[in-house]
Amino acid sequence: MRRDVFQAIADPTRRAILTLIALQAMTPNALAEHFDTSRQAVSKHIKILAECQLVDQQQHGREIYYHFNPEKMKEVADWLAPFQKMWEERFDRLDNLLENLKAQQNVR
Amino acid sequence: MRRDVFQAIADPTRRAILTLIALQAMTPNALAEHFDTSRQAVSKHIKILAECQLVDQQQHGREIYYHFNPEKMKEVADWLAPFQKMWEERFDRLDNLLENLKAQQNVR
DNA sequence: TATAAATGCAATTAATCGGTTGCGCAAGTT
DNA sequence: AACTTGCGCAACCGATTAATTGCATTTATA
Repeated sequence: MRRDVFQAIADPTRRAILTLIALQAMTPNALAEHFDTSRQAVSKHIKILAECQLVDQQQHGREIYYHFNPEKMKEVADWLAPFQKMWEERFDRLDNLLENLKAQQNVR
Repeated sequence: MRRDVFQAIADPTRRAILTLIALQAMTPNALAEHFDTSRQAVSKHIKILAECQLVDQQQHGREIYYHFNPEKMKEVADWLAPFQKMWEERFDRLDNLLENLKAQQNVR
């Protein structure tokens, strides 16, 4: 099963799970309490997140704590970087435009 | 149809389309030449990208040029930011660890 | 040792996805 | 005027998705 970080974060529930466990490692049961779905549904999401290494697990007795693993998220950031440059440039251009408009305010 | 930027960039073809038109605005036909699929398939992807405002269109006669719109991509960057902070911290910690190890190299 | 709790796995299902094919329409071309 | 080109739209189809339900397994507790 080819799992891909982009596909993993496409689902809003999975994004919420990541946000939760980024703050604190949690068990599937504890996670499920934050959602309107069943524990099994949450576990399936966790499985997908684990498959693309966005989460790690750590067993404590019969409980399994899932941790967020930021490493793989870099892939998204790396893909995003060139685009980010584009909107920053666009922002700069808008900035310059506004500066110019201000300067010419009394001209026309 | 509820479209969401995260879902839009989940598909590899759509990510490739964005990369292409970020460099230069293109028509659906021109885009389709870069892929192994039909023009209609590409058009469907474009439609999805347009629905979440990742692309703008500009008609020239019977041709439609699709432009990349970086604005909406910020949503992804914004969501990513806190996580990015985490892996940077982790990197810093690793960095400190390495520093400490170096310093203690002769101790144990 | 019997029972309860925490979890994973498998089967099922409705919905969505990505793709193809066929069609219609508007804009150029002959 | 007839034809070609570029495009969007609708219908259809197989694959995938997200969710539920039921069951098995391991670990803790009474």
